[in-house]
Amino acid sequence: MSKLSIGQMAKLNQISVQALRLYDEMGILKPIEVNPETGYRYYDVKQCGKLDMIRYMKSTGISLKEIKDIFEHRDITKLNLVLHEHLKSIDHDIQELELQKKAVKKMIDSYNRYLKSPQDGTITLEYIEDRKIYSSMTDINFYDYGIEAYENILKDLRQDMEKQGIPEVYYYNAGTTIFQDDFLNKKYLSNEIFVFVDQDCVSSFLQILPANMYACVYCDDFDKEKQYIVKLYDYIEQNQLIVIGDYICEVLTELPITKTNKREMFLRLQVPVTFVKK
Amino acid sequence: MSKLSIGQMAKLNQISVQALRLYDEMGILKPIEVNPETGYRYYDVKQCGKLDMIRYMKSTGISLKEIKDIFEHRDITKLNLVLHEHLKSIDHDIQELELQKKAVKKMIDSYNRYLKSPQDGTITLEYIEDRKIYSSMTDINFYDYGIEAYENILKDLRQDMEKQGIPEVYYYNAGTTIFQDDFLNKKYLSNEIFVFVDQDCVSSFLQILPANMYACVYCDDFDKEKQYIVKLYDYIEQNQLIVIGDYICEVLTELPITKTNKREMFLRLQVPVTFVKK
DNA sequence: CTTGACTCTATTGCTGCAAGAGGGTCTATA
DNA sequence: TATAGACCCTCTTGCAGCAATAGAGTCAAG
Repeated sequence: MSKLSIGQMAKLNQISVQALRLYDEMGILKPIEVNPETGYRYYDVKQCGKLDMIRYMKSTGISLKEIKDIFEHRDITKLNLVLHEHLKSIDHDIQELELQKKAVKKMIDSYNRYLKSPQDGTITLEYIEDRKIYSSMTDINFYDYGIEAYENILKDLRQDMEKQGIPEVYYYNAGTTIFQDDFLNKKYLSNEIFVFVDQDCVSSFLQILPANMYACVYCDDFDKEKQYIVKLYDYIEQNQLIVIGDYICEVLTELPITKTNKREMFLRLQVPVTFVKK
Repeated sequence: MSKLSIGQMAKLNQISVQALRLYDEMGILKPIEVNPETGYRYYDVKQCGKLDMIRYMKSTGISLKEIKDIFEHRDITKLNLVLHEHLKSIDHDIQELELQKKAVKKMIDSYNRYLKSPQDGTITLEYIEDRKIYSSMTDINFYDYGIEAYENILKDLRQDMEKQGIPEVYYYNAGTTIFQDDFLNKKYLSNEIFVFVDQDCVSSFLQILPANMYACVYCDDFDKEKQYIVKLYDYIEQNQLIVIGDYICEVLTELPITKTNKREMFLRLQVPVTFVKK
C-alpha cells in the first residue's frame, strides 16, 4: 500500500489537508494519481521528500510562488540567487522589527512618565540630563496663529526629518523653544520645533541640550501654556533664580485617549536656571 | 479655510486617500463633516493630531483593529496592556526571523558544499571536526525495506525532535549510522538516524561525534550507497586502515531540483579510521 | 445496508491598503 | 456659461497562505 490518501499524507507530514490541496492547485506538489471519477487525490510515500523540501523552504519564509519557481527552473544558480536575496530581505525585516520595538518602548516609557508625573500645575526644580535633539526652524510664530499653524509646522518638521534621514520613530513628543532673550522679555515668539533622539541616532544636524537644573511646570493642556509660563516667571523671581538658556515646551506624553479630535498632551514647560551667589 | 478635503488631508499627512477612507469606514478617524449629497469628506486640521497618533501606533505594528480599540476604550491600563503584549509579539517575531535566517544560511552553506564537492565516486581521506548530533533509534532497519521505511523513520525523527524541543530548522540533511561491528561484519543494519545541530542548540539528548580522520566516498544517489560502501572496504584494506568507529551516511545536500518526486541527495559516506603503526 | 470517517469543490475570511472601473463634482478659464 | 482637468464618490478585486465553513459525494467496516 504505497498510495496514500490526502488525509494519510497530511497526517504523516504534519500538515493540513487544505495545504496539500493548495500545493496541488498551485502545481507545487501534484499527487501521483487522481481518480478521474471521484477526484480523490493519491500520493506516493516518496513525495514526502519533496514535501520536506517545501516545508523547509517555507520555514525560511520563501513564498510558495518562489518555491514553485525554484522547482520549475531546476537551476542551482537561480536557487542561490533567491536564497541570497531572501537573506537580505530577512535582515531588512529584522531591522524593521527593531524599529517597531523601539517605537513601542518609547510609547511605554512615555506612559510610565505620565503615570509617575506630578499633577497639572506642579512647579519643580529638577536636574535634567543632557538631551540630543533634531530641530527645525520655521518662519511662522505659532503663538500668533494657534493650532493650525502648529500642525503645519509639525508637518514641515516631519518632512525635514525625512530629508535628513532621521527615522520616523523619533517623530514623537515634539518640543518647542522660546529663545532666552525673548523669554526674559516676555515675548512669546517661537520659530523652533524639535524632537528628542537617542544615542543610536547619528546625523550631522543634531544638537545637544546640555545637562542642567531646570525650573519646570507640569501642564496638561496646550492652551494653558501661556498662563503657566507666568507661573514660571513668578517662581524664578521668588527664588532669585537666573535664567541661563532657552525656554522649552516639552511634550512628555501624548494621549490616544482623546474625546475631542484635538491633541491631548501632558507637558513639562521648562527653563534652565542657575542660582544667585550669596 | 479650516476644512480640508480628503486629498488635502492626505497630502498634508503623507498618507494615501484610500487609507483615510479606510479609517473613516472603520471608525478610527471620521471626518468632521460629510456632505450628505455628494458624500464628500471634510477634515479639520486639528485631526492631524489624532492621525499622527494613528500613524505612530501603526509604525509600532499595532493593528488597526487594536488601534480602534484603544481609542474607544479611552483607558490607560488597557493601552499599557496592549503595548506590553505587542512588545512580546515583536520579540517573538524577531526570534522567528532569526530562525528563518539560520535556515536560509544552512541552505546556502549546503549548496556551496555541493558546488565545491568532488565528483560522485571520489574517495577521500579527510579530517572532520567534531559534530554535535541529535539521534533517534528505530526498530526498523531501512536497508531491508527501502525508501518507504526510510520516509517513515524520518517522520519519527521529526516527531522526536518536536518532543525534545529541537527547533525544526535542524530537520535538514539527516544522517544514518551503521555501528562499527556491523560495518566490519558487512551487515547492513541501521537503526539510528540523526541530524546535525550547531553550538546554539542545547538539549540533554545531544551527542558528539568526535573529530577524527575519516575515509569517505562521495555519492550522488541514495541507491548507490551499498555499492559505494564496498569501495570503502576496498580502500580501507588497500591502505591498511583501521576502522575505529561507526559508519555514517551523511547527506551533504538535498536538491530541490528533482525531476522524479524522489529525494535527490548528495552524500558523503564515511567511517572514522586510524593508521597501522609500522 | 448503514454509519461514520473521509473526500471533493467552492466560497469566505483574515490585513491594510493599492489599483482600477464607472460615475459624479468642483473650480478656473475660454 | 460651457467645458476641461483635477478631484471626489462607491464599489470590486487583488495580495499570501491557508483555516473554516457548507453542501455533497465516497469509502471501508460492521
